[in-house]
Amino acid sequence: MRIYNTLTQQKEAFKTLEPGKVRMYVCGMTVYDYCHLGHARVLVAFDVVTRYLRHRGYDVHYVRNITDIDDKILRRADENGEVYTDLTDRMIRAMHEDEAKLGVLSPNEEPRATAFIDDILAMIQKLIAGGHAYAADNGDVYFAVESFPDYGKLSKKKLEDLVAGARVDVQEAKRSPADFALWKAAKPGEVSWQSPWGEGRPGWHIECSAMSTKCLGDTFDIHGGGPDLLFPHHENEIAQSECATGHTFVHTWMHAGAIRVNKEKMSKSLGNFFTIREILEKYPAEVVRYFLVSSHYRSQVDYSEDNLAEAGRTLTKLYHALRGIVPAKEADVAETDHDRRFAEVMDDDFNTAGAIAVLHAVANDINHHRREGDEEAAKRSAAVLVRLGAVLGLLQQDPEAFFQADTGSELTAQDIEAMIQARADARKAKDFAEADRIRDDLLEKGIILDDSREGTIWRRSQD
RNA sequence: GGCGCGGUGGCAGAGUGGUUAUGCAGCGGACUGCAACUCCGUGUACGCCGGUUCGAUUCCGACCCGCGCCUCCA
Repeated sequence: MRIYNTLTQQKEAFKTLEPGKVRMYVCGMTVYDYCHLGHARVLVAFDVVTRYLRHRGYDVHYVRNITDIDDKILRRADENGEVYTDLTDRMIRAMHEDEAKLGVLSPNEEPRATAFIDDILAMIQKLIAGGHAYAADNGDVYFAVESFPDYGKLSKKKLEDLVAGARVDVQEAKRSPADFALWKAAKPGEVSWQSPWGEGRPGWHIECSAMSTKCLGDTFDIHGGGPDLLFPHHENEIAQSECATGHTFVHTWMHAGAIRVNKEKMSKSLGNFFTIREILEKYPAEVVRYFLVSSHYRSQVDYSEDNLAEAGRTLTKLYHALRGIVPAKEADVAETDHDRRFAEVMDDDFNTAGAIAVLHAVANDINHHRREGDEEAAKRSAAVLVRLGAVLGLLQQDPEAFFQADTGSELTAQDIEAMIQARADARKAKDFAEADRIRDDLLEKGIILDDSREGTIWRRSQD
């Protein structure tokens, strides 16, 4: 299979360091607020990567960190008047809830920065000993960017340009404007840890270097993250890690695309920032996931009401194919052309859009078989649809649960069943005016009826 | 200014040197008491200008437009 590597800017044949094993690290959240759609994109993108690699037979060890000490966390905790650990505990819980709803599998390890202070200190000391970092007079420790000739290899930036164009206010303690903090001296009253350079706390970049190499070794296969982490975060991680260990840090760098909202960049200043929980109040979680997966993970994606509504209609169609069918037992269904086609497109840098086209082809097969009355064939195709859906984290619900999930409407399932019965009676009496009145009444309340030979079934509108 | 990405049919969104993406929406038909679901059929594409080629949406160059990063940010 081939994966686009940000480092080389091209798709490369994927080769693991150790046969059959993939070691992957993804930069996770800084837990000072609820996760937003951009986080969801990264979460889902690498969830699909993990699921597909496992589907492909790889033993994937997935590590995603939590940054639980940081300026923003301390500031927010201060604003709230709470202990910072209360804030981070709460946000981590919320994050896990959001993830679960979106069908994101838990990573194998979820290291928290505050649990790795010793490793961080050890790495900083190594860097100082190697001449790659220095303790400044103010108690901070900085990485000396000029000590790493490869600096800029990921983001394709030249050090001269960075230094010349540095917008950062001149930090007198730094030897060069491009240098960045590995350790920050504590301000009075701030939470801090002991270090050889006095009380302080780790800089953001070093946390990821320390946690990733501790969990996965000096060199590992895949490192992923959001598009805006490419520089400086990931660039700095490479510098720190390679200077500290003397080895290549990562083979394949993967970056997800950005989220936009109604053609504008999603940002707090524009007021178009959506948290996952806000969105889940309006749309079923699986619809949000479908929306995210329906375009390539590297492309920029535009969040809008229209796009989500369309995702809902399309997912509805796929679930319709599965409705009223008990899929054949997975083990009884051999690999099909659809499975092969699915693997072919996913092998090409996780082309989920192409994979979804395969899902539609399978759904089409199911519908055909049902029309022709071939229940067994339909059941086998349904099994294929469910197993391929699983690789994308889709179509794993009972169709009825998907169609009838209570979205907080005024009608309960019982109310609806009663009205359907009343309509059935009216139809039997050929009172179609009354039957249609009931159906229209339900439609107004977001309930759609489907008549079939076996009777009438209902679903809640996805729009 | 530096680095990078992209412009595909009404919309969303893959892909390809010559042959169907796929989905949503639309239109016609079958099914239905009428619908819904489903099936069949159907239209509209590859920013602009050059070049390479027997042939380019697909490769090369210029141009126009949009976007991201360069500062904490997924």
